[in-house]
Amino acid sequence: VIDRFLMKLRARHDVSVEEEQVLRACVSEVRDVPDNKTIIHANEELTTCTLLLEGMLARYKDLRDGQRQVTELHVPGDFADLHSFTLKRLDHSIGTLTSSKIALVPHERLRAVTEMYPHLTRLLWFSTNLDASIHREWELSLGRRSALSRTAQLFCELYHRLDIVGLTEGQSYDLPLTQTDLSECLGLTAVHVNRTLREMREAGLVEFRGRRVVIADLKGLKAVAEFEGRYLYLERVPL
Amino acid sequence: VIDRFLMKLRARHDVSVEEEQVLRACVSEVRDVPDNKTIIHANEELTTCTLLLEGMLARYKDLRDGQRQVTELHVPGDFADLHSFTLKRLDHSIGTLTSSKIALVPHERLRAVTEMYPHLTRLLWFSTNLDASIHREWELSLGRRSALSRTAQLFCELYHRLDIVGLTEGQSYDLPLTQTDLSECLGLTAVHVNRTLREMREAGLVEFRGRRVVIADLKGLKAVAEFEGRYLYLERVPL
DNA sequence: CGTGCTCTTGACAGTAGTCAAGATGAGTGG
DNA sequence: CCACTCATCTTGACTACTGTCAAGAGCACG
Repeated sequence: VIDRFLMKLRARHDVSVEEEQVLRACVSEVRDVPDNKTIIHANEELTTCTLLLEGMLARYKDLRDGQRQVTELHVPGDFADLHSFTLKRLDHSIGTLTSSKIALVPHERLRAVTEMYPHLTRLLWFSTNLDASIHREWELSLGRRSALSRTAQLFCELYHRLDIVGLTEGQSYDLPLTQTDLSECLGLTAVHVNRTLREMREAGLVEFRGRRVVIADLKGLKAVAEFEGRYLYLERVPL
Repeated sequence: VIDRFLMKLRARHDVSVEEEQVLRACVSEVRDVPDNKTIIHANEELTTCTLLLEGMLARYKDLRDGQRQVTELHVPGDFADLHSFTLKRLDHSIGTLTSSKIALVPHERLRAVTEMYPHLTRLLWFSTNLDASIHREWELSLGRRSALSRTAQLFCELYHRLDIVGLTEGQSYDLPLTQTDLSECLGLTAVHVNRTLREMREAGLVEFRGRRVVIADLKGLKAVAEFEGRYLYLERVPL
């Protein structure tokens, strides 16, 4: 069931057959979750981690007036809250953007991994550090990039992240988000996202319609975003 | 030499005497670094981690036009680039904001820790996950908070982070940053930071002059920031 | 007592937000 | 099969927060 996760792992690291079996044995349960549902509430005590098998999840934080900031999107193969293993409760919530399929991994099994499999532990540690790298890129976007550049950056990031788990077709991919969802990722209003998408379409860069992203000019898109993919650590990292 | 780091560790976790000795033995060298110097360049291969003993460091990313976004500030006791142990090279640079004293910890010694001390490994893993939590709070600030609220948030965060390593006096602390440095943390221009600081001063919330923060109304400051300190994980977390 | 850096302020500009109304489109029930 | 509904998308007009540019003040340091 966790093939996409293993696919991502193998793309970056050397994973032994034994380690793969250990990881498979970590899953205690597979579950379907509907659309638009909060599956992890901020500050609740957690005893399992969540591996996304199908669908899309968002980590988000809310302000009192209802404003929401998504801090990271999760695609199939992602451990959405592996960091809960050490943090025990999260500073943010996690919700589904579409109906999704998730695998649950009890903390106690991860603890056993850390006791017995140091190399595998380092791989998991790497994975949470990669999430942090994505957070930093988003900080750069939110703090310094224009609406146009920021939106382009997100489309580029998702293109690569979906690509390594085999979820792109040519230069297009399904992205089951509304413009409001996008605005919560980008720190913009939905109205402005709409205007920005129009601008990108008219510039011949990318089209986003019917929950699908079609990149017309990847090179141009990356240039607008000043996209520099190294923060995704797509090359091999020996651990 | 790493007392502030141990102080932070003990505040959150149970650390055995043996573990503390192991950590002390991880330090290979202590070094002084001048003001305003990049000590880690983005994308360079790293073989050591950097523990900040005295001074202040910033993690930052630059855009081509010279705009800079600081993604996290580091105070004494912080492992500034523990994540380089698994990432091997960083997606960002790290520089000194003041002259600083740092301790170097070779990756190979950390690797040995992961092979032999699983509990200690989890503590270090926790520490990188805490950095990620700070990144997320900054994403919220950069994406959704106003200039005023964002600035208040930063002063609150630093107040607590400096407090647990004993670097506050009452409700004030040294903050050796220029307004330009602040603007690079806050995703604002230096001019606007100046106006925002004036507004906070006139509102009787906080004063920042001569590289020192004096909080006049902590409760009010937290209210403006909607500061909710749980993301700093200041309570105990058993691992 | 210059020389720079930082801070401060004012006038003006521009990107993104707000408000509002209409269009589009998928799903539902009569 | 055709309204009907509700969410989403789109656009226009106006607002406002933050950025830009520029000039002068304050201050540490040599």
